[in-house]
Amino acid sequence: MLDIELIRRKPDFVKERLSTRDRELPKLIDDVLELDSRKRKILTELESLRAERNRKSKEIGFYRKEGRDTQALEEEVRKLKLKIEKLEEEFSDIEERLKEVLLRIPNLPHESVPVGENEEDNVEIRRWGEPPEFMFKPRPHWEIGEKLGILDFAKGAKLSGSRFTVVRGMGARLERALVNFMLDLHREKGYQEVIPPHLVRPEVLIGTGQLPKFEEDLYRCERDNLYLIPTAEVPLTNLYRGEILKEEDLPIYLTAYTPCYRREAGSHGKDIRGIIRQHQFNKVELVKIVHPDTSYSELESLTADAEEVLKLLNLPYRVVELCTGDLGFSASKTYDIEVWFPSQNKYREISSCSNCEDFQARRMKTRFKDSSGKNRFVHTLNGSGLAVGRTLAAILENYQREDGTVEVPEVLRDYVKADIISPT
RNA sequence: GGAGAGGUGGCCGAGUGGCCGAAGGCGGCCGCUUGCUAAGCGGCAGAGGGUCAAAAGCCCUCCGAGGGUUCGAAUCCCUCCCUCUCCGCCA
Repeated sequence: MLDIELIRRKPDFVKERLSTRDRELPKLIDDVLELDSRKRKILTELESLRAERNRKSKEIGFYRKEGRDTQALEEEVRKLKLKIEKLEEEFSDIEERLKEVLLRIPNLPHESVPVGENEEDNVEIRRWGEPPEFMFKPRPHWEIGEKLGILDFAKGAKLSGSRFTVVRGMGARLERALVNFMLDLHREKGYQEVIPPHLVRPEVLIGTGQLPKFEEDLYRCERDNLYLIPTAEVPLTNLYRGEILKEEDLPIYLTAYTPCYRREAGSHGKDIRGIIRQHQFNKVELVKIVHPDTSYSELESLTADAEEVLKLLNLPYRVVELCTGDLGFSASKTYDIEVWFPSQNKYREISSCSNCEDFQARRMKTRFKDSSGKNRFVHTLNGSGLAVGRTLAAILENYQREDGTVEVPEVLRDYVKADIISPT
């Protein structure tokens, strides 16, 4: 959520920033300004009426003790009460509408973010590793996986429909090995390992920004009014919702492995084959809750921590800075890490590392008491470290051999207890 | 699922209709004192918001959430949520 104070003080600045995301957004700021000024006008009136009521009610108490008659006063207060109730209704109506608009406005892009409309305007920051040269035509991961008997698309569809896959045998072991490898690595870097709930309340999703705007993308258990998490970012970031932390508690580094559940509404036809885009996929997530002064350097180190996974796996990648038009709802600044896919001859997203500044903190009411005793919102960051299914796919493609077998990356061999994946 | 207990400030905890936004304790901060990190004494401090150029001040809201009763609710009533204990079920 944006700071209403900022919107009031610098509406043009806010509009300018938002317009770099989407030209339609500044209109919403006008709505906010409108509703906010009406809200405050009513509030002022409401408060003076309430003050009057409180004062007179107290007087009644005193007079009664002295045995005086208070009927006339009581009647006055009764009348006041009616007025107050009417105004209160008006007030909460406007407040509700204001909140509704505010919750649907995305975060302001940081000034350093390149302005652009979509993916094409993203800026490559750096590359690491060399795409492997093959003496044969590299196969896509779904072919490799099916041939090896480790990716079973037919069974996935039978059980659950499209975008569900059964991973078997060495594939399952490799995936589990990846999870352990990633968690171990991050734990060594100072992240606390967490196992969060996979089902969360709506407020929690409002906190990180998935609701109210992206309801369509979520799986919901209606009976219990709980949602399946689309990413561990949601429960991890919300761990401190509503709390006032001590300054010395910061920074907090968290990591978790969870499945992620996404309806993928509106992505029909994209990445139909393979395991790049699934309704359920595993991910190791990194979350940081930090002091506002440090959030941008923390973003760099968080991105580096995610990159480290690819370096150790020896998978070629590049880091891309998202332009304003491609930025996610809650993010001020985002680096995407894209891994090389030989069969597609291009880099594909495998991690997204964002600084949300105080956008989520304001929604969650997560604050800390600073050295001067003032309560301030924390900054929150998140990034994949990494998407496990996509990492598996990248390994299959980059480590494939002409005979259809796949070499196991060096660092995983102790985990999987095998050097080569061959058909079972 | 059944029965019971309970949800108050960073934490513990008192408070059953009106100077209660809340005693007391712990913890915190600031002084002072004592030749040491200890102890003692005094003081300060809940959160959010409105008004104001700003500060002060004044005012409003908040005692799990939402309704209700009342001139007046942390206190009474209703609904919901959550936590705990016992029983049942269960990996």
